[in-house]
Amino acid sequence: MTFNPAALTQVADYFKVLSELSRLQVLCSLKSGSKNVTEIMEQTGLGQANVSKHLKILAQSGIVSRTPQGVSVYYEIVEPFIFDLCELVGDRLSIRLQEQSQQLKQLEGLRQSTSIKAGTRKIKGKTKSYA
Amino acid sequence: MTFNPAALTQVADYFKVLSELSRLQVLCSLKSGSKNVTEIMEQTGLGQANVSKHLKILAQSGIVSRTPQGVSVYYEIVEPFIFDLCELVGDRLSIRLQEQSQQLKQLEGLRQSTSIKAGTRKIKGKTKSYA
DNA sequence: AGTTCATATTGCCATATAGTCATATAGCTA
DNA sequence: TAGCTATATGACTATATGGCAATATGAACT
Repeated sequence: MTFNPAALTQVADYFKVLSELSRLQVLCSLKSGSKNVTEIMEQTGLGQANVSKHLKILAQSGIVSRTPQGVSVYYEIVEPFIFDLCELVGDRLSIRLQEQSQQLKQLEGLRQSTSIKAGTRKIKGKTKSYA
Repeated sequence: MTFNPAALTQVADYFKVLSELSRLQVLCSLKSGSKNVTEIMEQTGLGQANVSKHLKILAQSGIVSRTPQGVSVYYEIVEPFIFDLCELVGDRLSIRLQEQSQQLKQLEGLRQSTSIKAGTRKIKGKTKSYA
């Protein structure tokens, strides 16, 4: 795993499957349970051919299963693991936002304190006072 | 997170950054610590322009930091979280392989037992013996 | 200033792929 | 069989992007 190009390629490919908004939408619509193509289309607003293609990719990558049933075809999540991944990433992203706003607050605070002290600033390691 | 298109888009974009072999290679080469572009080139075998581009993407996505130092520029992982993601996916993939070989064995076993016992087989729920 | 080295950027080409339309396939039903 | 519906597939366009070569930028040194 540490550097094996073959393994890395597989990991990259797995991420690639999850790196498209439409496919994530399809997966989310399947989160509540097995659905056929028409239902997925309705829930996601994607075109029919488009949904079929994405489902094919998802099935080939082993994330969903395909079971024809009469004239329609039902798809189902077989690797709920992907939702864990999505959640982890989502959490990380929201943590980022939180940290950013935190830093903004700190900057704001700094700006105030310096403007209050107004007149001392570090230059080249020495504290130089001016005006 | 459940269906918010904006959040989903961000998640997809995050996965997209990780969905390229070259970028994963760059990240892996940074796993052992801060490196400059030349060092990354040497370790990954990627071209210079290529490495620069990938590093730009990684920096913009907030995964690595960029610190010029003299004439060279050092990059460093700021989100080790990505390695957790990669490991999770890698583990999942190897579990798959394991399950597949397991199933192959079972099929193999079935084939053998049927040919060895040669004469009993379940048909429509009943055990029927023949010859 | 001019040279050299490390990195960034630009232009170009080849490839991949999302989306759409049209068509094919396949299972129902009359 | 014919017709209908659901899904899959093929053709096509537009777009994105990885890689490469050439060039630009920028820092250090003489």
